[in-house]
Amino acid sequence: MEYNHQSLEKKWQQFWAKHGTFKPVPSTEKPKYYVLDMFPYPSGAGLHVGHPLGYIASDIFSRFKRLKGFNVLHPMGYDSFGLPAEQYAIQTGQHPAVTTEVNINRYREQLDNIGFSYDWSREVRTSDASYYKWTQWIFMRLFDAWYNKESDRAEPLASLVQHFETHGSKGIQAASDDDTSTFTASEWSRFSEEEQQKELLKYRLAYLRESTVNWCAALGTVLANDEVINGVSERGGYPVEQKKMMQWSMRITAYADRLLRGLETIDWPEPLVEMQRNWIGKSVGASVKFPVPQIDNEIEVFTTRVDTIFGVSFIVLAPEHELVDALTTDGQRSAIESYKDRTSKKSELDRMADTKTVSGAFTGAFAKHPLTGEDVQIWIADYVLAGYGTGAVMAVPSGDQRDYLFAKHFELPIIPISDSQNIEEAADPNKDGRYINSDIVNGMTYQEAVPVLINRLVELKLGKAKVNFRMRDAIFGRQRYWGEPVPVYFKNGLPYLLKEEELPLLLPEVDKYLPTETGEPPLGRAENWKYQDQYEYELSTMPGWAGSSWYWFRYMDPHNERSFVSKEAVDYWKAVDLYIGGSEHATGHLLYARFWNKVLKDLGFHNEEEPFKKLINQGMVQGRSNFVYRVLDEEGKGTNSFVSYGLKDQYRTVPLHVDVNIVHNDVLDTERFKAFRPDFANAVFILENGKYVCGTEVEKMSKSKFNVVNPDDIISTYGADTLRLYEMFLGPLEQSKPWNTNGIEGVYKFLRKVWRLFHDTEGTFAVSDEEPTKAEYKALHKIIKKVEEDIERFSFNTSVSAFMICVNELTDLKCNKRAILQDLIIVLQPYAPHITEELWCLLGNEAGTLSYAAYPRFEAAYLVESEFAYPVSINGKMKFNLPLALDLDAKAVEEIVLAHADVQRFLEGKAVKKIIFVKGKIINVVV
RNA sequence: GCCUAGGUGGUGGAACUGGUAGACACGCAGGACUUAAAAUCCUGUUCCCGUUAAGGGAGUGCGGGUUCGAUUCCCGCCCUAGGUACCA
Repeated sequence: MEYNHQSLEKKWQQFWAKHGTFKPVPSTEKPKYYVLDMFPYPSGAGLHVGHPLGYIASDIFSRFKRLKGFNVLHPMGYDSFGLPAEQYAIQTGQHPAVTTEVNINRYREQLDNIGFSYDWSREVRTSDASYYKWTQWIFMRLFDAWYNKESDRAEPLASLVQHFETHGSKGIQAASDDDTSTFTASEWSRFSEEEQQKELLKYRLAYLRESTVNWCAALGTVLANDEVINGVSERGGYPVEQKKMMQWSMRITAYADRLLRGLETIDWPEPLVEMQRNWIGKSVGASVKFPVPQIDNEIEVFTTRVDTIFGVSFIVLAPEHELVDALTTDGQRSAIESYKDRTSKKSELDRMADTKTVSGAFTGAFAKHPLTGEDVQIWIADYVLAGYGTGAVMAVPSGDQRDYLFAKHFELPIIPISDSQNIEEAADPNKDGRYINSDIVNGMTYQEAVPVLINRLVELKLGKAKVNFRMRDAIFGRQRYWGEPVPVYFKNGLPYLLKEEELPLLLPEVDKYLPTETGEPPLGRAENWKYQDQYEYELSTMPGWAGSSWYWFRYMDPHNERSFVSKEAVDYWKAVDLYIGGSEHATGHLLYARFWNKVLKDLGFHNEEEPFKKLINQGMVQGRSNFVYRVLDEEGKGTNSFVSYGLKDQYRTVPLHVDVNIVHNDVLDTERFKAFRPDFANAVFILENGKYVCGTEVEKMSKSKFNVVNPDDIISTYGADTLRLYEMFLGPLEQSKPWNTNGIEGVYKFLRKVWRLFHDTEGTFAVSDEEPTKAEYKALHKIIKKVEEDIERFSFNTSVSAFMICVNELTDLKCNKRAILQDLIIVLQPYAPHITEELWCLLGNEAGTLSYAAYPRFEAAYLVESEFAYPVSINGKMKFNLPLALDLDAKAVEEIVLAHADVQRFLEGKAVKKIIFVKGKIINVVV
């Protein structure tokens, strides 16, 4: 029988599904291993060949771990709330739930074709009420929690209330809004219910307050910082403006330091760790106050270089700074107003793009230098950002390039503060020299000066050491329909939680998925949608990242109706051991998920500080477009003629995208091309060597470029096993690369060779029970060792090559020994599960047992290396490969090498000066 | 600008801690089997010199360095991709 992937693969996929082959067993004996893929958003376009790359890798890893005796959890689900389904609903009126359901079914079909070992009984969908019930429940825990800086963890709000009742606001160390009030215990007890709630809201981890948000008018919603790229929306590229709105936020800043520290304990790719570090943006420095007697106030600045404080020659405020109006003198009022006016007209994009032009305006006011008492001018300029630090900086032109340019432009003093500075051409921020012009720190080094200055500022109550973070609290509301409703209602303008037993708060039906006429979110259209028929619900929904910030817990215990995950399940599965997905989630999902994980840990629901122990980013798979070249006539109009790539320079041509599915190894199928578009029916081809060769280009995979390759098509031609092997063979997992179907034949050929090892020339199944030869064992042991090493370091592409070598060797040896072949297919199973399962059964084993068969150990492992060639060089010139046994000691090796005829001849009787050993091997003989 | 990753044949890529660079695969060229095709198999394939061969030389982005020996380590530079950006 020939290798028939079509019937064989369907058969096993159905068998696995029917028998639940990949359900982890409830076991305490086996060690657990949790392998997770980033679950997909089920888009209408279906999967293309790039999507399964990471899934295949994680599947290989899962199957490998099962073979090694682990109890493996390997689930899959859908992140099914999101914008595209809603946009589609706006256009067509079709309910997003319907679109989503259709898309999920399509995804499932495509995933099933690839033969993944998912335990589908654990599937989750974030848009299912049974799932988002718990997303809402977790939101309630966040609403009902505050961050205690003293214990360095989140605590239920009750402990804060208790503190207020007994001590008032005194001694509380909490992460909170900056406008919290101070009160005594008795004052607290006299507060009205409303006043108490208002105060508590300033401490909650999920809170409501007026904040500046990224408003995208085109999408009709606010966006998180990570959803805004270069001033436009990540999705659609629409303009984004700053706007003040009442918004739900998550106090992620409370966790800034723990999120940062945690990065050191996890095994993630360096670029990703770096991205999170930059996003959190910790800078250590000092806050310094500059008194402004004129308005009886002070300007607080943040600096990372307090050592340069004697170089301060002016202060710059952001144009939006709250003190600007009060400071401005009458003489400067018009200059300031016109400058503010100009900056506010500049879009966010312009302001970012234009970093060259120096601009600013003098307020007319002066502040007192905290240490010298001298007057310093106060300016405003748009290079100072309102959103970072205090929105004000102390300008040190000798040490900071922006301040330097500003000083030059407006002819402000530049004071050198170090004996090693060179400030002729530019600012010099070096910390190497000793200070000059610096009063109490003159002659000191950087290390010495900093503590002296901080102490002095503290004495004067004009400053202190401070750590600043770039990260802002995460906006949590979207003015959208297709998301989780926030389980909150409003009484007297204040938010109150629903009762737990009232969950889930179901997404109500609406007539249209657009904002209301009064500009409220779509949920405002829901009729009779009121809490207890009288209180308004929250009308915005949760953002896309809500459902994905805890989903790995749900897989552990997906059908639990009493809790989001049971204690037993989370105690057993703990955290995700291996997480595979794209790096585009670096500052979104992966940060929020870590945040929620920490909150849930603090509140006692589990014990893991980090959710994802090891993370691998699979590279992006780009498209590889093919082009045909249409010949143009004298008037520049397209003709019926198409010229092959190699000859196109002899004609005037225009390149046209051609469907990559009718191109094979860059050679066009001209008959199918004629059917590709009606106007090509009469196409004439100018060929080279009898073929039409297409041009190529690497682009994003998209329908409009006709370069989308559907895995289903590959599978129907070559089979799922070929697809799996080929995706791995394409190159290193973490590297981005264009998809190129050229070369898949090689992998397909390999599988047919595997099949033929088990069959005689007539195609009849035939294996022998004879004892294998040494050479046969050697081939087997080599591949076992290689695959084991490769999988552990995620080098799947080299394993595929090694398999090819192994099978070629066994073919050359005409090996059909059961002892060899059975172990071979166990090793191959993670990569090509269908063909191996079939052969496993042909060998007389029970169906379905291959998944849990023991990974073969090689008791005769020495065979791998028993013949070893020593690369011996003389005077650095590599000359000899001497076959030697491995178990000889260095002295014996030396004797054999020197006695070898070739070596003797090369030495020509000269004396040996030195023999260089590396790890017990002779590497070089110096004469 | 800064941070991170990377640069190897016609192509994808290999070389795991410094030890015969180019494994494996595609493509290409030639051949066997076949009426023919498909399938399968064999041979060659980094570049240059050498008509063939034997043989020689160069070679892992560029220029230096360390070493008996460098794709691998160090210094400087160039280029590509991703991230980030008046962050004080």
